Amino acid sequence: MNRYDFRSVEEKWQKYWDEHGTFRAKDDKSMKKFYALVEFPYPSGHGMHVGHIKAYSGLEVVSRKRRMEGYNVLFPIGFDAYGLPTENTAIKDKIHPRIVTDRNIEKFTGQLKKVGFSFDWSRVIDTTEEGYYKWTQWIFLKMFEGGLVFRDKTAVNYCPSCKVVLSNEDSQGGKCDICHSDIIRKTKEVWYLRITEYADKLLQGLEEVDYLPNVKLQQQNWIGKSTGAFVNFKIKENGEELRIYTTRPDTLFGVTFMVIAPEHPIIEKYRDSIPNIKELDDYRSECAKKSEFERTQLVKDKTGVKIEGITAVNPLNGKEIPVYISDYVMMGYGTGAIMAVPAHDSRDYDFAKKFGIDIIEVIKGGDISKEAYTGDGEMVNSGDLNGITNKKDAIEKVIGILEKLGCGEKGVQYKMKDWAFNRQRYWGEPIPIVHCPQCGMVAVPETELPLKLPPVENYEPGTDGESPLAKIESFVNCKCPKCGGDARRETDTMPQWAGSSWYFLRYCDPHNDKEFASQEALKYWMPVDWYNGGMEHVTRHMIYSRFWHKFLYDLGLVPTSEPYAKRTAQGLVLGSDGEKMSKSRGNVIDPNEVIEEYGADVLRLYVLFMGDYEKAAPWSESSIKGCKRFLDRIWGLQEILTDGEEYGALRSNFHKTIKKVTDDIEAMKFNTAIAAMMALINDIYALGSINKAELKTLCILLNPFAPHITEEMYNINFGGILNEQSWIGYDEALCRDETIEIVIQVNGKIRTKLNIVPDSDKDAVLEMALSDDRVREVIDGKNIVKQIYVPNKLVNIVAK
RNA sequence: GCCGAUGUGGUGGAAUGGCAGACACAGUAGACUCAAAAUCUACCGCAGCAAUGUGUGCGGGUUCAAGUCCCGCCAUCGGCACCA
Repeated sequence: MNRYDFRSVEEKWQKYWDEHGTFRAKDDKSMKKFYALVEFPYPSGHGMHVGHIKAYSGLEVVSRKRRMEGYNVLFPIGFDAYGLPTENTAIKDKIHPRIVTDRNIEKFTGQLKKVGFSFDWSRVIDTTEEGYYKWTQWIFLKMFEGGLVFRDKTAVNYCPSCKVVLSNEDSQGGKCDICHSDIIRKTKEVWYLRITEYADKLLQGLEEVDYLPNVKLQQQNWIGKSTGAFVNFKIKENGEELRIYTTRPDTLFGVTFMVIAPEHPIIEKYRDSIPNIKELDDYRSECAKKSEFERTQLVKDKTGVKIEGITAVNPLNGKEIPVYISDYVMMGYGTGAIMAVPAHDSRDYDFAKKFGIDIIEVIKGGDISKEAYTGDGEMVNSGDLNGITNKKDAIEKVIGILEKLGCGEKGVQYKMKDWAFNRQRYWGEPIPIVHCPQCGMVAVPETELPLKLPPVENYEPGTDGESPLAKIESFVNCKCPKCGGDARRETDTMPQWAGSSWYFLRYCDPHNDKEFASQEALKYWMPVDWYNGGMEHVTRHMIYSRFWHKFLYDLGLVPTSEPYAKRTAQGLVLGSDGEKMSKSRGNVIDPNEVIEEYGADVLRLYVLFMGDYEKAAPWSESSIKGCKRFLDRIWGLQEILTDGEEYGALRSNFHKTIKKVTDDIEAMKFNTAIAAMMALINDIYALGSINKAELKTLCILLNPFAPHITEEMYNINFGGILNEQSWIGYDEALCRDETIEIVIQVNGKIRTKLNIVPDSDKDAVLEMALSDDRVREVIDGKNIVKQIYVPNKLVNIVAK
């Protein structure tokens, strides 16, 4: 037998699959469907990363198995190609981003095909193609019509390096998601999508989907629902109402001061009646200068200024309380004002200590001379609430009182903010809106979509957060679609996440030029049955796309309320030093080089064998050799091949392995599935032969993991194409051996082992155990207190 | 600070409360070879010649039996972070 030449074999089958469209989803809508989705890559200039290989290999295995199980499988791939890195390359190398994108997509396509992934290449999508972004713009306009798009001038997250405004999701931790620079606050009028309107639906929807617990949790935390109450405090001097949000209305009697955010509008409104307005202004401008980093990292030291000439009145007891401004209260959450209860909130406590404000205990149980007490306890100093010991009861009662007084009510708040939906850059979908001096913001008519990106000389962003499109007069100047008068086009483009917010819908019907996808196709394919991707997308892409999908669902344009029925996530591939792969650390593994040296099958096998799929695992140059040896041994089986249509001596072994591999693939326990096949191979070699029936089974079992070598072996020994075969079944009854070894323990310690027939009678086994020399020796002179028999597992004799 | 996850040989990692270390890497010895690579065979947690003892981050507990369950710590990683 020749040595296995992976180069020619892999090339041969990749060509075959490509030419025959082997993995195209079928048109047959009578078949049961399976829609497997992996996160489409951003085609960067660096080419693919081993992380991509691991990310796609999981559902690749599942998809290949599903096809053999008779499903009509949709396993698509595409390119999320709008984005800053491409644009930056274009600027640096003075090439049009279109050319850069096409070049990168070509590179990625070549690499993906070299791995032998069973994607449906007839459905490739590219978010930057006119036929695609036409519908991205179309959905945006539907949102515009639906009142979910608005412009607002507020403090935004701005990346000074990328020169773009970022959403909250894109500036997590105060860092730019693209270049990791510190972001700054900047007041600017930008576009928003009203995702908060869907906050509750996004939260509710999590109850009906099968996501990894951690994925659900992160989304819940990100949405950040809290329940509490709004309370209106009268301002003594002018009768104005200062409205606050609190989750602890039960502590209302403990309020000793109030705090408003530096940006709170009440200051502007009454600045003339505030004697220390200069001091306030100084503090406010100081806060405005602070970066996000300073504002969040220097949390320990509370700063603030008391507002003179403004006194609030507690609606429950009429007590007069001072009002401060401080940057520990944010304008963007709740009402931008809080009631401060230092006895029962640690931040208020710190502030009160620093400014010498009273601390009044209203809940017993802590020592408020030392720290704030946030636990439960009996209410004191609280008028009608005194004596209540249950927080829930106290909250209910207070809200009742507030409602009766007409100065407060129940309330709900979300941490999630509206989605800042814009980039001041070239390489993105133009926002299809026209600003008309007469009509205001007007949608570009549907017939004019796609609103194409105009050719430009220079992609450099403007210095003051202006899009390069703003410099192109021919693009900017237009007629208002409504009144026909002179108008100006919007010049911001959409953020990176727009195109990926609905791509899973386009895959269902990628060449449709009448609709974003036909209802027929959507009804058949949606929802995505299984979506796998990275944890880093859980609070960005996942939330955004669920939002778009739910919006389309409300319009009756998609058949399911949730896009993804199931979501899993792969762990990172770390460098061999155990650190995250990065160019600066020099620990990056190039998948191309691995394929060159070992072949695609080895690479696929190794990324799945290296550890628990969901956990991070370090790359090991030497461990990968184990996978190489395994495949060489698989190939070598052909040398010890005998005839035979039935399983031989290893029958139960085969049944067990089929069961193990079948179950483990579903549970994404690919590492143990591979280990089981390795163990079986070891047994076969120990036995010295394999017959045809057994080899056929092995080819099928291993095919999803190592498709090239198995396709070749199948073709040589049996003829035909493996992909057209059925997944192999097993017989539960035959998974058992004829005799099994059980453990005999005395007082929990193993003393001997016995071979018994499965499901032997308890008494018979106990008798065997007790008559064993070794056992008798240990229990000699002791009383048997207890005898435990776990069928087919062990006997434990307790003797004293 | 809050939330979550993880902690097992020299290494990556296996173990529905029931033989800890499957499978693999590395290592040791041997076979083949002029030699090397490749391949094959055997060994391979620690202590001990052995019988045996001991061992899953640390300290308790439940149980006939704990890596697994409970309580309290420690460490590492991830997410959120002045969210009222």
